[in-house]
Amino acid sequence: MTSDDAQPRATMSATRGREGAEMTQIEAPRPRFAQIADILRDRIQRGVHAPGSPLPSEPELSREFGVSRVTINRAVGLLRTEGLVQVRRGKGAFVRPIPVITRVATQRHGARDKGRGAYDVETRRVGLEPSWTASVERVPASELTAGLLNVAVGAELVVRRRKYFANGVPTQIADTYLVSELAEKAGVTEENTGPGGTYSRLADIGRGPIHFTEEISFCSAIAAEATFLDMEPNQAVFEILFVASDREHRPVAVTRHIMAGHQWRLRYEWTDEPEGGSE
Amino acid sequence: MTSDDAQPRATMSATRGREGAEMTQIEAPRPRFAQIADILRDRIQRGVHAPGSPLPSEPELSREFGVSRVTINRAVGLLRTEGLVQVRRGKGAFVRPIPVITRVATQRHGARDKGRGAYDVETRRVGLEPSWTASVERVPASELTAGLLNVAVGAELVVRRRKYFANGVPTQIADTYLVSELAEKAGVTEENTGPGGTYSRLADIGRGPIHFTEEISFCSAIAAEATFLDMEPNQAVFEILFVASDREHRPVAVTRHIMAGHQWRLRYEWTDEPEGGSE
DNA sequence: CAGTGGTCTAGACCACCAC
DNA sequence: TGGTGGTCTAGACCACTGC
Repeated sequence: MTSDDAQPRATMSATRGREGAEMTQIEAPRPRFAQIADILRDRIQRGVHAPGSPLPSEPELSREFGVSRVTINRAVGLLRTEGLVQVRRGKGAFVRPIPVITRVATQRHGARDKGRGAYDVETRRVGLEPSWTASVERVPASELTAGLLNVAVGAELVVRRRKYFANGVPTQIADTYLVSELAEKAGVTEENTGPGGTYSRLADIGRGPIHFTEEISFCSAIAAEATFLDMEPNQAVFEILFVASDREHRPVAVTRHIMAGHQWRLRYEWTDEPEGGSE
Repeated sequence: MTSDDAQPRATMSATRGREGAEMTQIEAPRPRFAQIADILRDRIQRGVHAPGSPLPSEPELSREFGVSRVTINRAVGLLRTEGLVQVRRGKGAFVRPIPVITRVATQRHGARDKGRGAYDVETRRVGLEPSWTASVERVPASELTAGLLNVAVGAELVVRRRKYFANGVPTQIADTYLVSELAEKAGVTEENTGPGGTYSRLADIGRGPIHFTEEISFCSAIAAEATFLDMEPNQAVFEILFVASDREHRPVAVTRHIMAGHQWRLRYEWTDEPEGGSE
C-alpha cells in the first residue's frame, strides 16, 4: 500500500475553505459529526462550557464548523446519549452536571444506616442534597414479580414506589414489591414505615432479610421512566433487580431500580474465606 | 384543555396515502423513525426476522413505510445502539443473536472452579462455546492502575490481556494488572499460569486474594474496544474495575473488564448476618 | 414574534461487498 | 457492476420557549 495515508479527498461539498470568523477545521476520515462531538466533548471537559451552561446554538455551531445543522444535531445527539448534554426544548442544549453517585450495594442493608437511608448517605457523599417521594399501591403480581416472590401470577402485591432526587434532579426510580399479606403483617402498607424502613419492620416479625441478590442489566430508557429521569432518548439505563430473602431463603421483597447509566457507579464488596486454607 | 387529544395534524409531507403493495401505515405524534424502530423491534422479537438473518434493505423498508431512506437509517440506528441489530458494511443489517450471559461475580473466585474458569461456566450455561486469547505485556502504571494497586505512577506492571468469545463472537475484554515484582514471584508472567490461574499462583506464595471489590460504570464504547467487540457506534458498554486484595487488604491484582452492555447480565449474591440478632 | 431544537425529504457521493 | 449501508447538504415544517 503506497497510498496508505491516502489523501482524505476533500470531496463532500463542505470542506469549503471558508475562513470568516472562528471556523474550526474538520478533516475527512472520521465522520464529521463524530469529530465535532469529540471537540465539543473536549470543550465540556475542559470547562469551556461549564456544567449547567448552554452550548452554542445549532446554527452557531453550524457556522463555526462549516457543516449543516443536521450534522451538528447529530453530533450533539452523541453527547446526549452519553449523558453529557441535556436538551431543553425551545431553550437550548445544556451541559449536564454529572457528579457520579456511587452506590455500594453490599453496604446498603447490613449497616441499615441508623437514622439515614442508604440513598441519603450515597448522595451526600458527593455533596448533593437528597430527596424523594413515596407512594404505595396494590397491584397484581406480574410474571416477573410473581416468579421472584414465588407466588402465583396475579396474586395481590403491595408496591412501594419511590422516586429519588439529588439537588432536585431525578436520579432513580425504585419500586419494592411485597406480598400483600406479608406487607400487612409487617405494617408497611403506609407510606411511612418507621425507623429503619421496610426491612426493619420485616425483621420485627421475624422475616428480616439476610440473603440478597442483585441482577444488573441494560435497557434503553422506557418512555415513562425516561421522562421522569430527564433522560435523553436512547440513553442507557441500569436496571437492577434486587431480591431480599429471609433466613429460610424465602423471598420477602423485590425491588426494581431504574437509574440513568451515566449518573451512577455501582460498587460491590465481598470477602471469600478460603475454606481449606490456601492449599 | 378542550383539544386535549389534539388532532395529530398529518402535516409532514409524507403521510401521502400511497397504497402500492405492502405499505405499513405510520402515524404522526411519535417520530416516524421511532415508530418504525418499534415495528422492526417487534418483528424481530416475534421472529419475523430470525437471529442472524438480515433485515430488508433500507431502500426496501423505505418503500414499505413510505419514508425516506434517511429515516429508515435512523430507525435502524436505534436498534443498533440497543444491540438488537448489527450492520455489516456492504452486506446489510443483521439481527444479532443475543443470548444474554449471566456473570455471577460473587461466585467466580470463591469456588475457583476446579478445572474450569468462570467464563467457561458462564458461557456454557447458556449453550455457547467459550474461547479466548491471552497475551502478556509489561506496561508502566497509569494513574488509575497505580492508585488501585497502591504503587507509584509509572511503576512497572505486568498486564495479562485476555479476549473472550462465545461461539466465536467477541464478548469481553479483560486486562489484569499486577505489580511486576509480585507477578514474577508468583510466576504469572507467561501466558499459561497453570491450574487455577493467577489467583491460585498468588495463593501459592501466600498472597491469595480474599477481599474483592467491583465497580461498574458506563462508557460509550471506545474505538479500539468497540471494534473488537463488534459493537455499533454509540452502544453502551459496562466497564468493571475489579480489585482483588489479600488477607492484609493489600491489593494484588486489578482487572478491567469491558463488555457489551446488551450481552451481559451481572449478578451478585451476598448474605448479611445481623450482628445483634433481629432486634 | 424570533429563537431554539426535532424531524423529515430528496438528492448526492462515498466505502464496502459480491458477483 | 450493482447492491448495501454511511454520511452529508439544503430546504422545509414543526413544537416549544420567552419576550
